[in-house]
Amino acid sequence: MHWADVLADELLKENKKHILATGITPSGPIHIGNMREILTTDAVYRCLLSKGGDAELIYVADDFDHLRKVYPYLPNSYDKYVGMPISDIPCPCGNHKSYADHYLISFLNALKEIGVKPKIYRANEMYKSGNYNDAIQIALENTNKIKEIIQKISKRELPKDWIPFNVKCDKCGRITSTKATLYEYPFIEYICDCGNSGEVDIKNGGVGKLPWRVDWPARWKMLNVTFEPFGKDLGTVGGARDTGKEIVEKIYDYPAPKYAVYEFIMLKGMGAMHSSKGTALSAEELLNMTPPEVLRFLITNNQPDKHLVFDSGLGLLNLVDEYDKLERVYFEKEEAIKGMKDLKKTYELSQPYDIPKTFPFQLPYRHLVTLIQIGQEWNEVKKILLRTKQIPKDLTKDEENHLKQRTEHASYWLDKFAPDMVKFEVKKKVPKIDLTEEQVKFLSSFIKKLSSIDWEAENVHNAIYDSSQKDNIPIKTAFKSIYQIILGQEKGPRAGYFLSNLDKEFVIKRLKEAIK
RNA sequence: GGGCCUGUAGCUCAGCUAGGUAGAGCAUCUGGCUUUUAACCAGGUGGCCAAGGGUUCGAAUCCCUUCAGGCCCGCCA
Repeated sequence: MHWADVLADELLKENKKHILATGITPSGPIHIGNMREILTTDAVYRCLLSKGGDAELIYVADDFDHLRKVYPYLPNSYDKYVGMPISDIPCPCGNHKSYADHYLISFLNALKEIGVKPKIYRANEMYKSGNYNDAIQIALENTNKIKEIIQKISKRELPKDWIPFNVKCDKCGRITSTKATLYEYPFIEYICDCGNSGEVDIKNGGVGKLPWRVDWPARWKMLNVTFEPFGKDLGTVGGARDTGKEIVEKIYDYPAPKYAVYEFIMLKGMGAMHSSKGTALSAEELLNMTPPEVLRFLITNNQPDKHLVFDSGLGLLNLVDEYDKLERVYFEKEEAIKGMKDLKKTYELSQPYDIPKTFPFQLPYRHLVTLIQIGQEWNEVKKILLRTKQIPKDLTKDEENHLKQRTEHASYWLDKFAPDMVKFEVKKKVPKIDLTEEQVKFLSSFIKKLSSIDWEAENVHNAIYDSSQKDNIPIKTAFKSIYQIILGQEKGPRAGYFLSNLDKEFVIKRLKEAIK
């Protein structure tokens, strides 16, 4: 059984409405690992629905969380915002409502592309509108119990005057620098490091925030959460999950949600980029270079507790190939290989939107990577494909959109991540090269040969061999000459296919110019 | 110190949530092909499933122990 079905069955033992939650703090570019959280939850959600369960998928953005420090990608001037809720901080680019929105919006757009449609909650709105008020009051009334729970389970010593609430200073706006001096419902008196002191009324929303270890369980109760996965960093003994379970059950009188712990996604082949420079692969980049169904496949094909290595180099092409193979097996165009597990479910869960009813037209992704370097954009690529009869004339709109989308991903990948060995550029003019006598001889026969053939890959391929043999020129030299003249480099894609994808007249004209 | 994951062919891994003949890709070898962006086609070689014990008619698969590696936690969230 597929892992998502196993989790769904577990939930279905309780016959009630299930709220499946994901929560990510938009304090920086949304990370590749966060993709796993949302796709893991979505997979369970879909399984629940397909089994007839009543379920809702929600996403809580904790945008009331405070800025921890000035991250490397922020200007130094952000120093003054450290400690303030990220929804109160101005947007780094100036085009969004707040710092939080800046990162949140791009993530929400990404969700659309991978076909995840959760109900969105924003913590800052929940606090400000007063949704949290009851939870805050209950927490404050149970300060000692909560303190004991946290100290016992996390083995951490809390300050004597600790209360489960961080007041936001009404002068400097920070929630990290205040200290409560007196609580008498509904008022909290506080002093702040900035020199300010004052009093807040917790019946007014947004005057402060529950600390994380209390905020999380309070949210479970408030939103009736029944399932929420989290990364292995939170799953540790004595961590927020452990204290949260105790707090939600003892203080908020609500059963702790079921969960799954997921492993992190590592990056491969990026060398300096992720470790030394401290720049991680953002969800946005991940999505720009990976077709959405392939990204979903990466997650659904692996158990959550399995650590994944994402290879943004040539490995990405293999991943796409693997997905395409799964698709062929799903539609019975190919035999399944032994050990292919839950292939039907995996394929279905990999679809961002509707599951295709018939086998979608496939074009090898590697070939697309070559074509997009000849055609630059989809319309050009499409012309080539039609001319060379590599796609049928009656391609459906969906199939065309799918191919188009894939060329866009391939294109982004080529720009940002592809190794040089797969890159080339059809030069606008004849590159400056000194051709040997041998090469000129070969090219002359080759041009003649080309003029008389039908412009098809195999014919072109044969023409290369015929011409090189005729004058007894090494085949390596023949290939090299062609690549030099068209691409300005010594190697290139399989020559016959490659040339046949270019315009015949263009090729002949270019070759003639080169030997002039 | 604690937790999670991993250990299967030379390499990367699937198979473990159905206990029932050990699987793929790459590499290698053979044959074919007028070698071209990790070429293609057909076939072959290759494994004491980390080690030891247990459960079972039967274990890569379930349980226990040991060894080895990776990651996370032991600031804050």
